[in-house]
Amino acid sequence: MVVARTRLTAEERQEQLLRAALTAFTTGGYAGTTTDQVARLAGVSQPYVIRLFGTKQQLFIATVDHAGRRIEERFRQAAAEEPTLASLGAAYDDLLAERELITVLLHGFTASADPAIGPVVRDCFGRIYRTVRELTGAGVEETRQFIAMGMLLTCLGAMQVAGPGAVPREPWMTELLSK
Amino acid sequence: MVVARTRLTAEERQEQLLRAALTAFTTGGYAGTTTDQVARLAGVSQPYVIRLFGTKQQLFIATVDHAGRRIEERFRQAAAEEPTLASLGAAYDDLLAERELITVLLHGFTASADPAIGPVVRDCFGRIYRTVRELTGAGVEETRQFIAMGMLLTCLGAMQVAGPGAVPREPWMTELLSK
DNA sequence: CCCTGTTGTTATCCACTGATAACTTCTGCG
DNA sequence: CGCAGAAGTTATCAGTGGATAACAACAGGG
Repeated sequence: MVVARTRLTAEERQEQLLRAALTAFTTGGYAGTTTDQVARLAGVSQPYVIRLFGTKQQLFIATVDHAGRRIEERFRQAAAEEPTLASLGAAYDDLLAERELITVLLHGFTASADPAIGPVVRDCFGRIYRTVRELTGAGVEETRQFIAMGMLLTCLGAMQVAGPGAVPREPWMTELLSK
Repeated sequence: MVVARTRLTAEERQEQLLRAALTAFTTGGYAGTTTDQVARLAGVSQPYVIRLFGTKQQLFIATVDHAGRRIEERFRQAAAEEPTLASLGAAYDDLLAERELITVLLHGFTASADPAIGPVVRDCFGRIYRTVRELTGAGVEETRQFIAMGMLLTCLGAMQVAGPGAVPREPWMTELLSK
């Protein structure tokens, strides 16, 4: 994380904080991450984070929304090269390797019981689903299986079965990841 | 939750607390749930929960493990009637409707970054995968798709798109859940 | 140059939470 | 009975974490 000791506009600082929040929330989830961790990652004071986003909840919501949009964007880029599910699948593999965007979205799922967070998360997910269908022209059943496999890989990533920092593979892990 | 004001053996109380913990952790996840919430649900004092389980972490681990075993058990019951993926799928639908076992496992996924929790969660998941294969005799690819669909439904349940207490359905939700 | 608005900090608060210790109450058994 | 051990409580603490308020420092235009 860049610790540039420059003055930034509020907007620039918010963008930087969103990146820091992405990293922080990826590891600890909503409840398990402190606003101070985010602040330190960005090199600002904790109260300033609160001032710029109002509450920790709003910061999390902004982070999830941001992650959703960036995932969508990556799908669009992939579709620009080749508008197939296979192409989007490769893009998703990249996202999984980078971890943060995907993992934060997963943390959004588990925080959806919060009535302020749920709607935003559902919105993100719905947009992603629709984007996949529109970009590839795939049918409902095909798309559902695509998304389902994505959710499996997401969960495996979260439990460190796949992706960077993964645990040594046991037989069942190898089977599930064989292709 | 039963608030029987009886004295129980430590073992009985632990079982009761596991049930309470299942409910509590389902809603709030690991970091977002307090040991006091669990204690109140079971009608005992918070320090007693700690005494019986050592730490909140160990309580969560026991809860996840318990959930994993009960899920496995339900699959065995389903297979006893009919050892097919369709049969296990129906059992999974029931589990999703009941919410708790499945949701707690999902919260386990997102808490897997904790080095004490990760191994337990992976173990649960691995056992469930192997159980599905052994019970149904399904191939790797078939089983993977089965589990993948399970993860999708699990995530949809967490974000209240499916299951009890679900939000009004938007078009994309209907599509994803159509069969 | 100065002064106004914006960026950012420090100091501080209060509620909460997990954990410990010490004490109490119940129960079953000799 | 009476007492030993198990079940369970109350009191308490130390650390934390989100949020507020008041202050400081910097930039840019008149």
